[in-house]
Amino acid sequence: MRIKDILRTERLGEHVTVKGWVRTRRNSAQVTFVELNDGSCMSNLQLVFDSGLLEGLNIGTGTAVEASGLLVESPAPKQPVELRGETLSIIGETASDYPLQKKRHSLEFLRDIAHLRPRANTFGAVFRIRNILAQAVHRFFHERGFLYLNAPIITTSDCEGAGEMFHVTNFNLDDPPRDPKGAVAWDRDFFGKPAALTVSGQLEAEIFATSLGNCYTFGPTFRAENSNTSRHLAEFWMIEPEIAFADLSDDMDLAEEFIRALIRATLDEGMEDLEFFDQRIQKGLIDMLKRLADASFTRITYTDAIAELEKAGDRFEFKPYWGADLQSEHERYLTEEVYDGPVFVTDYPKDIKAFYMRVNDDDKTVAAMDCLIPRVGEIIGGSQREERYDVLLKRIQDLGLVEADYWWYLDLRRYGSIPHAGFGLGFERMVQFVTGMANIRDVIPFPRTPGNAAF
RNA sequence: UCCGGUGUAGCUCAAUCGGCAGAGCAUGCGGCUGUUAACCGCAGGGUUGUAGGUUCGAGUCCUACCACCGGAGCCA
Repeated sequence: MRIKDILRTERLGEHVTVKGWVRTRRNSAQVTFVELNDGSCMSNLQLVFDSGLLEGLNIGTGTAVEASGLLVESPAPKQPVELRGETLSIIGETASDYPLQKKRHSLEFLRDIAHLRPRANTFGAVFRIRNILAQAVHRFFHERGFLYLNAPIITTSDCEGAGEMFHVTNFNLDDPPRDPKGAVAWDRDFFGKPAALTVSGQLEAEIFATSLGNCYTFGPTFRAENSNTSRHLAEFWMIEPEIAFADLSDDMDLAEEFIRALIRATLDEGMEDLEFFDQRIQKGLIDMLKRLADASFTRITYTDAIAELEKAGDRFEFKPYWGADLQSEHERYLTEEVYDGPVFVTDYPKDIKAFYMRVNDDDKTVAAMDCLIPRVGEIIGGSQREERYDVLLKRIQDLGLVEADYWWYLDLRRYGSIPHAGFGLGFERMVQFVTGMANIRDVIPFPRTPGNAAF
């Protein structure tokens, strides 16, 4: 049986067999205590043996064992039940240089041993919560009739424009084919043109939203930026819903409901792990999540946000003014101090936003929205898409983009164009938010960052 | 990429003004009547991130580089 099921059902008086890894061992001449963990939950199962029974067995921290015995009420207060052990056999011994101790390790050290860190309490909890969230994402959209779309990972469209891209080629880079002038002959590469890893599935999602209706993507995303922060990865997972016959307000309604659903799933299914995070990682975490599970999020226009920031202008390193993008310090002030919770900032100046965002009637702003949350910052970026052919074409031209590259994107506006909207939610940032983990590298199994792709 | 900080035993950290490199945990051995990061005793364990430099003498001061952390930019 798995330890989670044993503890949940409290089968006192039953004989059970468990398999797992030894977390710690304490022994006296008479009695030996072995704490066993099998990853099914945070709690260990305490095994109690007559010391004579374990004579000669090397069962240090990390050893894989199988044990059986009688489940009894524990006389000590720290655990409700324990296993009065009758047999114990070693499945896999552990060398004496096993790096994980029962003491607390630094997250930086554990990151260097990513093949072992899921065996540490913190990371077991992180990845169980991450799993709950991933399942909840699909459940949320499935219950609402959204179509799950697998957007391509390799792309040849250079109109994504969301950042530096990783190139994909099967050329021998020491000696690539060249044309008569000596330039690399990309037309002879695998896809007949330069290709790269996707930076967003949004444009493909728009194709499906304007044919099959509401849909979403949930897949890996790649950015080759030289970003070195606690909230950026070169490979991360993003959820991008795209909704048909919808405007920006519908988009925010969806985003808000989505985040609340994810928080509720975590509270419903991950409470034992949340208690660990609340106690060890971020005090007050559970209260905050409970508060947000039912709260509606603040919505404020960019213009009003600037006015709010100007009132506190002296405290900022960078003075806020209309037309400038919000600095991190501005975003943190809004979400952490003014509203103390998630905030949607909407209707940004069009000059600082992407070409595909719908131009508002004032012709100065676009129907964009960013959702800011405490500690993490921007967790969602979204917009209503420009569905008017003429307006979109003018935006492409004004920004100096190559019209021909966008032929199929423009086609969607020529054939039965509809208002539609969507957003991207950074999955790891969501995991950070509900666990309180400070560094994004600690909420993805194997982080990829500049200079690091180990394991 | 920019600014700031840190780098000492397997891990977490001390080391005063430039003057004998230490502790706890982990590991090994022994002890201990039910432990809870168990406890008690003993033992082994070091190219002080790397390469130079100053000095009678450098973990400590100087230069360069590397790694990590925090903040910024880019964004999700």
